[in-house]
Amino acid sequence: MELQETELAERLRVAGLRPTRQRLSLAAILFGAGDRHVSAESLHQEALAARIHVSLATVYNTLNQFKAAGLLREVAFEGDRTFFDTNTSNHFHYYLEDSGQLVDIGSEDLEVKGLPELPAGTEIDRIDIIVRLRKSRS
Amino acid sequence: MELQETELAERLRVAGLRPTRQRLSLAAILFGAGDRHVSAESLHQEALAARIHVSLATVYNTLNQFKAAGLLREVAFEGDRTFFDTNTSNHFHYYLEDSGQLVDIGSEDLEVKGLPELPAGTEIDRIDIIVRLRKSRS
DNA sequence: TTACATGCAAACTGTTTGCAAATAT
DNA sequence: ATATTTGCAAACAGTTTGCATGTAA
Repeated sequence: MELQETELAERLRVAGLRPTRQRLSLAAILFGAGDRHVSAESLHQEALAARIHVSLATVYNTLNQFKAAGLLREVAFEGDRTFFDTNTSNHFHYYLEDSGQLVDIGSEDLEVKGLPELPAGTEIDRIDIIVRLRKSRS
Repeated sequence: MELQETELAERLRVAGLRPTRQRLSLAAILFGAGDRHVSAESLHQEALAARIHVSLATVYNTLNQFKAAGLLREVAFEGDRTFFDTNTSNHFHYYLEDSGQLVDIGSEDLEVKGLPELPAGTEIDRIDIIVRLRKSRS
């Protein structure tokens, strides 16, 4: 599923974002190969490694713009850095405590049972689930 | 369920923490009245309002020590501030998007169904669930 | 040619830390 | 008396922002 540059550019335009060189490059990294979980720092590193010149500030701005445009999702997570997920559909995560990695749970039919009645006048926006895994003690 | 100062002091001692004036005061606020969700800042404000002199740094240190001692639990949450929960048992949260409030889900029998096999060599440390609620559009 | 995007450095926010003074044991 | 805790200010990490320069339309 290689993405054409024109296709990426179109996606950005639809989102109201000019397809600039840096936005296209970041979009290519993010959307070019399956679901990704990135922090601003990790994406910046990845861009540098690919010899793409982008400033960290632009990475931050871009991630926030992509998020606002619905191209990315921020992952609820305690910790110092913010993670963004290219999978914007409703799904859940493993958090590997040893490595600090965030991984999609590969199951469509995960569900929450036994939710009591919601407070009056409210509805569910979405449900975030993080299953925290540690090395099993043997 | 008023807590005696001696009882609080005992709890701290058991946790290996000297029952100092500021730790006792903060413990009284935290454990004196049901389950609480606080940030360092909010707890500091509350202490000041009660004319208790504690520095913000001490509030941070105290919250981390209480957490390390198992008296508090940190809540996984995307956002700038860290929240601590006086309810250390396994339970889940509503997040009220309008008010920014975090509320315990009042159900013991909430459960997650359909979790696939875990990655090899890992086990569940715990599961965090945040049900994000918004005002229902009428 | 005009509005928008970028890069840099400076600002900001939440949190942690070093150290001298204060306190608990 | 001794080890621990506190408060303050300085340090820190992640993130945002102001502004001059560069770029897309």
